[in-house]
Amino acid sequence: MNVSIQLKVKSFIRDPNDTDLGRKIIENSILLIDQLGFEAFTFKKLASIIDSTEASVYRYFENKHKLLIYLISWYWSWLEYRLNVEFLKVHKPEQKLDFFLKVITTPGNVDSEFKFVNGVALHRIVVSESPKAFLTKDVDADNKDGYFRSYKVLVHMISNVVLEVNSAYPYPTALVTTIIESAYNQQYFIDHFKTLSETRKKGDLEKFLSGILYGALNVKPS
Amino acid sequence: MNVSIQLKVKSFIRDPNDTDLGRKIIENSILLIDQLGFEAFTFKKLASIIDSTEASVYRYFENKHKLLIYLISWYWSWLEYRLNVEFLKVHKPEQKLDFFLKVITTPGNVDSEFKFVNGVALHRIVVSESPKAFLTKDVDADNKDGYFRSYKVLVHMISNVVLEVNSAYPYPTALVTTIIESAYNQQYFIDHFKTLSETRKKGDLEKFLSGILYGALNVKPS
DNA sequence: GGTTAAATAGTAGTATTACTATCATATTTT
DNA sequence: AAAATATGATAGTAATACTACTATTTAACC
Repeated sequence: MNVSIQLKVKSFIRDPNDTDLGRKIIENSILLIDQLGFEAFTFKKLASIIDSTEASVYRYFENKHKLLIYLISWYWSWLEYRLNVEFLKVHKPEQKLDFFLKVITTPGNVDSEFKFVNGVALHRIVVSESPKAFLTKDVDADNKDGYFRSYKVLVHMISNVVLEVNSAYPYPTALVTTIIESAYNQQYFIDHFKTLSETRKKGDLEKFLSGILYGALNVKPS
Repeated sequence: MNVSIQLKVKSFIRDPNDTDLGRKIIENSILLIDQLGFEAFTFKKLASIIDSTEASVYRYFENKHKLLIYLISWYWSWLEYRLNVEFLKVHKPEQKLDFFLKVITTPGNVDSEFKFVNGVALHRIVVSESPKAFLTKDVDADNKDGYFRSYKVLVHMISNVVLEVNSAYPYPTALVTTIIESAYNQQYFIDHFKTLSETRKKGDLEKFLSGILYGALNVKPS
């Protein structure tokens, strides 16, 4: 398989896909952000790992926030890609939604090694860091520049499936964003606040989210 | 009224409630974080506003993250206080949950001026910054130190009300955290991502969350 | 095949941030 | 009046988040 995820919106200065250094930046920034957390992550530390320099990294990304936006966007596009592949195989909207729930609650798959991207580490970054991509004072400017398009495309895609299940439901995108944000948030709570989530056992989180989704839509789960 | 919110867990070095400078730090840090966002907020900027020095602020809080934890904790304790007052007046659990939904979706109340705390600004901080209080590499150490107790107390209090409505529901705290996080997240989306939430009109967000809550519990809303 | 232009890598420097340490002074407590 | 405490003033440091400039490699053209 040699499909590549091409992001339509450029939060980069120079496309990291095009060069060796660019790919090393992506590959190792995922590992390093996962290790250190976004706050302690710096371009200098990254550069020393990939035997390059701070200035070289800056030629690809204006700052580490733009890099985070790139990584998170890549994740949502990758998710959308996997859903699209699956959606060709199944037809009932309920089956599609179940697969969607499965994908967002699973830390990583066998097929998650996508070229130079460590999907498991990237999933953890989404769990721990993704709200930081939009919880900034630059959010409106970033939004205007289209930096959250991957997420929006994904949300609208699932919203349409939600409407196939219940076309009268008035809040489809609010429901989908709630499900997505809750999925990742609960994964964080399971790891760090034992008393704040009962979805500890395998499959529980999926069941919990399924109950919310079909409960809100007022239909029985498939 | 002269009730004061006393936080049981000290994320401070010296209690800001005790002194004039301490209260000025709280009052103005709320206004300044609201204005600048947490990233651009610094103790130096704060000190210059309150005609003090960086070193003096550092005598109250070890760093700005501990200050954020203090402010957010104060907010949850304030919320818990208001809910407790109301819960004495009503008796049906559904009424309690409805009041809970109302409080978390309302940006500020008439009674929200609580001494030197601007409740409206603090509400905005919770919307925009609260996940940053726990999405750090220090989360486990901070949790061990009890820094998230106010939030946990609130969640467990509401979870118990949820169980009054449906004692067989298996995920009460997961449901309550999902409702809370979604409430604040949707408020952010309404302001910044118009296409990602349909809950634009007054009361819509409450209705949306009510649908999720009672839908998951599989009972009709009151 | 050699000259020139463009792309990329590497070096060095700056302003700001996030602190820490020290000392002086004002205020409060005993 | 002495002692303890709170605040202020000043200075200094290591790290961060960049920017500007120089060196080298690669590509493009005649």
